[in-house]
Amino acid sequence: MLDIQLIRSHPDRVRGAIAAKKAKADVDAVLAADEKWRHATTEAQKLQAESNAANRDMGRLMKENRAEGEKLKVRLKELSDRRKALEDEAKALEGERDRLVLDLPNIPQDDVPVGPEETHNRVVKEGGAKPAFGFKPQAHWDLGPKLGVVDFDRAAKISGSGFVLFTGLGARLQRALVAWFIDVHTREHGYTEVYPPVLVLRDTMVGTGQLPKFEEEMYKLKDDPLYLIPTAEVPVTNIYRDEILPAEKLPLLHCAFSLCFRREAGAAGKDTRGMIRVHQFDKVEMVKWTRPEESEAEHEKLTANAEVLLNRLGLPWRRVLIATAGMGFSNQKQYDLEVHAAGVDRWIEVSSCSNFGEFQARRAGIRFRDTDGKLRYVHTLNGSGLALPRIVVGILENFQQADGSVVIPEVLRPYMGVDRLTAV
RNA sequence: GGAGAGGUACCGAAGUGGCCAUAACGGGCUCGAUUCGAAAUCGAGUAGAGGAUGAUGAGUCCUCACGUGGGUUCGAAUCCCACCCUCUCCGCCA
Repeated sequence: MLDIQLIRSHPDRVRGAIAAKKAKADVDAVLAADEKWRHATTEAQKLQAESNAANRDMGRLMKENRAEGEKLKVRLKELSDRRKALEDEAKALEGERDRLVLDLPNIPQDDVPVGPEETHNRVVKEGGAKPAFGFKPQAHWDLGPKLGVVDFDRAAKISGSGFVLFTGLGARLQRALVAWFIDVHTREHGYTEVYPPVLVLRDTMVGTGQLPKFEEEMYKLKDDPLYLIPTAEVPVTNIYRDEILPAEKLPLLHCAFSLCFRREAGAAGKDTRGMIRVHQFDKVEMVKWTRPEESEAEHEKLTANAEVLLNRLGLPWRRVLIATAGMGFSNQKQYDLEVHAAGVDRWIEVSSCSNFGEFQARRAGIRFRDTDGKLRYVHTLNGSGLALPRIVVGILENFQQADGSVVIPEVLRPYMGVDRLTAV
């Protein structure tokens, strides 16, 4: 959520952000609603002050001069009715303004390229090397079933399209990746592990910016006011909702494994084959709370924390600085990490590392007390480290051999107990 | 799910219709005094959110804030209703 003070004083910056992000939102409607709200509020407060002053004498008056008291009471009743009417009006106007403000996207940082996604995204870093094959590499949807590690047909039988059933060593590979990711983040990168609920209240979704904008993307329960999370970012960032964090604890770092659920309503028909786009997947997420002046540096570190994993797995990857139009609603800067998958011969997104500035903290009410004694909003950041099953796609497709087997990356072997997946 | 108790500041806690909310009282924390230093003691500080005015500064004024949301009343922490959370007991359950 943007600061209403900022919207009032720099509406052009907000207009610029809306245009750059190709968002649908109306600054002028916000300003108009705000103006009306302030007027009504001021009037209501004047009446309240008048009424408070009069009521202070009322008790005494009722004892000393009952008749005078009754007369005043009649007058105050009328005052009170007027005040209540004005308060109701102010409240309605405030609600309207806040609804409109919630639809305003975050303002991109100055170093973010402006423009539509395809042409203006910038590859800023690359790592690993694409493997050389003496044969035509297979796509994971052919390779996986042959190796007995995934079963797409039975997954569809159980849950419909867009789900994966991992079997045997495939299931173990998922578990191995999650365990290894978390071990690296907790042992080497300073993150404290948490394991959050995957069903959350509406307020929690609003806190991180998934709602009210993206209702269509979320799974919602029918009989309870709960949503299935699209990412651990949602419950984890909200751990400290409406709290004041001790300044000396910043930056605060958590990582979490969770299931993620996405309806993919806007992407129907896209990536229908295989397990690149599925309704339920596993992900390890890194989340940070920082002082405002530290968030840019922490964003770089967080992104590097994810890249370490890709390097050690030996996958070919690149870091993409996402241009304004491709950015998330709540982001002020976003890097995506992509892995090249040899079988399908394309770059697939396996991580998105974002700096939200104070946008989420303001919505969620997460603050800290600065050295001058003032309360300030923290900056929040998060990034996948990393997302499954796309990493499994990368492993299967890039490490496949001429005989149809797949070599397990060195770092995962202690978790897997085998060094190779072979056809069944 | 049923019965009961409770939710006031960093913590404990008083207040049961107006003189009680920058919130009694006790504790914690910060700073200062005292001390060679510390303990003890003494003193000061320890709440936010919003509006008006000012320059988005300082200052001043006002409003809101007693779990949340409504209601009654001239006036609500206090009375009424609904909901949320915590604790105890019972039931159920992995």
